Amino acid sequence: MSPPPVSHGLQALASGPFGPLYRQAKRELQRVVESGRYGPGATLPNESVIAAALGVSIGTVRKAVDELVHEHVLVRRQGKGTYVALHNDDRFLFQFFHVEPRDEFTEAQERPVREYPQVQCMGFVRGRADEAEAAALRIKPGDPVARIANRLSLAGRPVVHDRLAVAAQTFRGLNEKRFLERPSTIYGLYQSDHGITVLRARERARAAAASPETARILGVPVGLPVLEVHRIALTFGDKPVEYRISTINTAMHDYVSILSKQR
Amino acid sequence: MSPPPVSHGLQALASGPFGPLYRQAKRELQRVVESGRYGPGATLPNESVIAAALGVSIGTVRKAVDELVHEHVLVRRQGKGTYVALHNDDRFLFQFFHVEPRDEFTEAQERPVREYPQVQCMGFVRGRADEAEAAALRIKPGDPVARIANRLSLAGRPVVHDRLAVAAQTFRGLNEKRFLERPSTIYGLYQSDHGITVLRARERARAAAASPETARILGVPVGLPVLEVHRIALTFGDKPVEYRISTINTAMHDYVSILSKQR
DNA sequence: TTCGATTTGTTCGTATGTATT
DNA sequence: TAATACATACGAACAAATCGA
Repeated sequence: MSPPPVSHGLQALASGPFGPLYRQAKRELQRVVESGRYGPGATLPNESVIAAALGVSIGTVRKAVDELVHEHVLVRRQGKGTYVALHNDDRFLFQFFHVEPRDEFTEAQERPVREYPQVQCMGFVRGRADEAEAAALRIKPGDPVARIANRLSLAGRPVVHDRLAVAAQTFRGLNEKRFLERPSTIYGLYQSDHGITVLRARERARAAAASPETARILGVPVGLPVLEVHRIALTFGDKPVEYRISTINTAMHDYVSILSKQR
Repeated sequence: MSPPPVSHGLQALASGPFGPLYRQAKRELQRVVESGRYGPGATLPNESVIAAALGVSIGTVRKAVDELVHEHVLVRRQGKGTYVALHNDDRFLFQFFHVEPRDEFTEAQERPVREYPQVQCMGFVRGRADEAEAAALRIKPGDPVARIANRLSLAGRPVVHDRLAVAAQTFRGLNEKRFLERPSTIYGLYQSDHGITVLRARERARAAAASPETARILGVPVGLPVLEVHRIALTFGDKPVEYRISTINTAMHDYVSILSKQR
């Protein structure tokens, strides 16, 4: 009898001093996911199959999968299976959108009032990376980039002016039409059309005076204090994939964050 | 033979439909920690003892402890034991302090440049809670509070103007002398002197124009765009224990946050 | 509707490795 | 070196969710 073909793409773990088995298993799982062998939403082999393929016990596989679930790379559903996480469902809609309306009593509230913004594209152009974009995206100055400007509205009022830049090489085939016709969020588009999963982001916020352009787009006076958030979105291996500057009119809204802990 | 005295304070888990055993175990551990039976830094009984006391297997205890470790309630050290987390060591210094210097290239940097601020007390007064403080701290308007103002400096330059309010009833014995002579951070003082562990915080940031008072304290022009962060610090059970408004001069510094995931 | 097959979730027990004192 | 405590790994059994026959 010949061994069954390896349809799962998993490789048995090598022996040696590479740390705990469950971390090796985690790396191997991450490797096959990053390889695209299992795209977003795909079902992984069940745990026994993975365990057999890697040559470890099922408990070791579970521990590896546990960590990847916490990192939002995988999703488990009891009775169904383990999936590569899709980042276009409700659970992730607000992972990177933190603007909420403010009123007298919102501060003391436990639960945020979540409303997803209406996004209006204000420009889609191609260009060459400037110094800041190159540093943020870890590409060379002058490399081709796509720049997209958006206006985000909550309850019909413009609140955020977004300007983002991505490396054209990473987002081959991205064009204004596809961008405008995306069925879900921008990060959902990155995943479904370009196989790029945004896992986390670094953000730096500061106060600024509204520029003439931002003032026009948000309908506020030039010089009004606004919140400027610089974001670098990261995928596997903390590779930067998007550089975004969001200018927020905080007259009636806040930038909300929760520090530490979770679950 | 009579059973040994319960010196650990743990109670056996009741049977019934109270969810998974490891969550019951987690709640029981959390209960004894909150009760003060084990203060900050105290060593918990070893895992076998806990398992026997709760009437579950050691693996179940480990799973419960795992979650409490992730939530920064407990700390494990291989070969030594399991401890109630101390929130005054380096690891927690920056859990709630997110202001960093900015330069041309900081955005693309992986690692933050962490400098702990020099804190200068600008006022310590007692008073009665106003509406906002009462709502934030979940006390009644008019209840006694302590209000403390601080100026935080980085590299010798004033950067943050902090105003915080706490319920006097929760922080009995807090006075200006003890506050000024605290050996570590403010949250370290809350823990060591008042048994209150700040586990997490909700923050809302917005842009504002510098008030005359803030302008004076930070040495900036009145009306300069500054970042205003409203924080409610929470302890066990998401109970609010401190309400703080931080006004940040973001001319040379940013408010930094990392979204989603890690470990 | 019921049943059975599949898959993950929980719990137990045991053995061994590694760090600390 | 020995004792202690947490860390890792394995395997087994049953529970709970899901889905289709």
